[in-house]
Amino acid sequence: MAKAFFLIDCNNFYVSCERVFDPALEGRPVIVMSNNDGCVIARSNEVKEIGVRMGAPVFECRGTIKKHRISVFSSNYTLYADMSRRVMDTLERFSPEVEVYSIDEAFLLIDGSAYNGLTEYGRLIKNTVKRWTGVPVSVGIGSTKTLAKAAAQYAKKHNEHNGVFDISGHRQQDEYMDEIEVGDVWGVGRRHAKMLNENGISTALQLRDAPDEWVRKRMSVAGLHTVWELRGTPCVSLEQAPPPKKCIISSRSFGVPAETLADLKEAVAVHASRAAEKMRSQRSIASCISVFIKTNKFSDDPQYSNSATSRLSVPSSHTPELISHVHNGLERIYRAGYRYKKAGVMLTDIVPEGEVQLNLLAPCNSYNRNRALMRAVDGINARWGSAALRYAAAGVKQRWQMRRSKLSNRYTTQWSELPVARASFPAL
DNA sequence: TCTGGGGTCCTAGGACCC
DNA sequence: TCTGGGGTCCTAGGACCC
Repeated sequence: MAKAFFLIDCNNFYVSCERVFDPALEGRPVIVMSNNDGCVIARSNEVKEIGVRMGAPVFECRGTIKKHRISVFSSNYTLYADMSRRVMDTLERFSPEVEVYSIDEAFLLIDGSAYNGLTEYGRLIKNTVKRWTGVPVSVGIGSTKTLAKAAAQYAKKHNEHNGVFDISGHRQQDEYMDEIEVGDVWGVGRRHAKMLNENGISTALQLRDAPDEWVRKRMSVAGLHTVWELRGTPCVSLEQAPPPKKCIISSRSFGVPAETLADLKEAVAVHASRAAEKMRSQRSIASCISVFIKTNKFSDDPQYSNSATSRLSVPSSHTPELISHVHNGLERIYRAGYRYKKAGVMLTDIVPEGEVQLNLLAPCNSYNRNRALMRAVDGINARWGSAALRYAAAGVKQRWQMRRSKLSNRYTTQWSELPVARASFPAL
């Protein structure tokens, strides 16, 4: 056997992170909410069994939460990001070829001939991650990424495999694939699943055997690649270094609706500085920046949403400059009398820092000074926390801040919030 | 009262040019 | 009554992912 793809998928990742630092949550129903405590975005197995939907609005689940005494947490991304890093660091030990696919998933490419049994190796990975980080994972193994994903999916649903499953290593591969719903296949979303079902294709096996022409017509080339991958022909390769982002967005819903221009100006200044910071961290600059505002589409209030785009004469990643652009844009689109729910900033036309076309008329030393300033700000914030140095335009009170009423501690990244170990020793 | 945030790619259709 | 053909580029919208 040549190379095999492993998909390592953290089980109910955010819930598992909370459980690591509060073991009393083990075996109990737990939910983690989205930003602003709005939706359910992570559920323990117990909660899945109760039937709480992924993405369900939390206020609709109040009854169920109370009835089943479900523990509820606000998203603690500082904690999850750090736990993710620990998991990924652990995985690096098992293969030189690792792709961090998302905060809770990674693909590994493993040389099959080097190991006795791939499934054995998968178990070793699973056990090590659990022991070193406390996070439980599932491992799917297959000859393509899509098959590895399907295998992990299968492992999660069928306990007898103990969370590790090699789908390509089985002679009865067809039978397994016939048990996987087509909507659970990586690359098949809700719309396509519905369309496929209406055309008599309901399992991964049936999709694999569908005619190329038909798939191409109904699901475009992306769908065709999925089908080929199901047949064992790799179309999606491992990407070890993520390509730089082509577009960077920062946006948030408000904890309470914002109505004044002053409040919105604060919010978009925060977004501009967050987006610019992300962009500088990948050493890029943008020549286009947009700002958008919108009202709450779920409410009966009058609706309004709009955006304004500014094209920069010279690409930039200088926060004060970007803030002034979004403030200009905001003033153009702001209408009084609406209750705004969300605002954000989007950077596009992003190019690597080194490829700037300097404007002949712009003084070069101001460019260098600006860069040095931003580097200093980023350095301080990296060291002392993102709130250490802020822009006055971002305001101080920030009345529109998001709700996070059930936040756990930043156990691993903040000295004052470290977990406390208690032990009692017998008297000597 | 309360409904997340951040990305990518593909395609169709319009604008524009010769 | 008659209204080319072909190419490129851009954008909006739709689909997908986590």
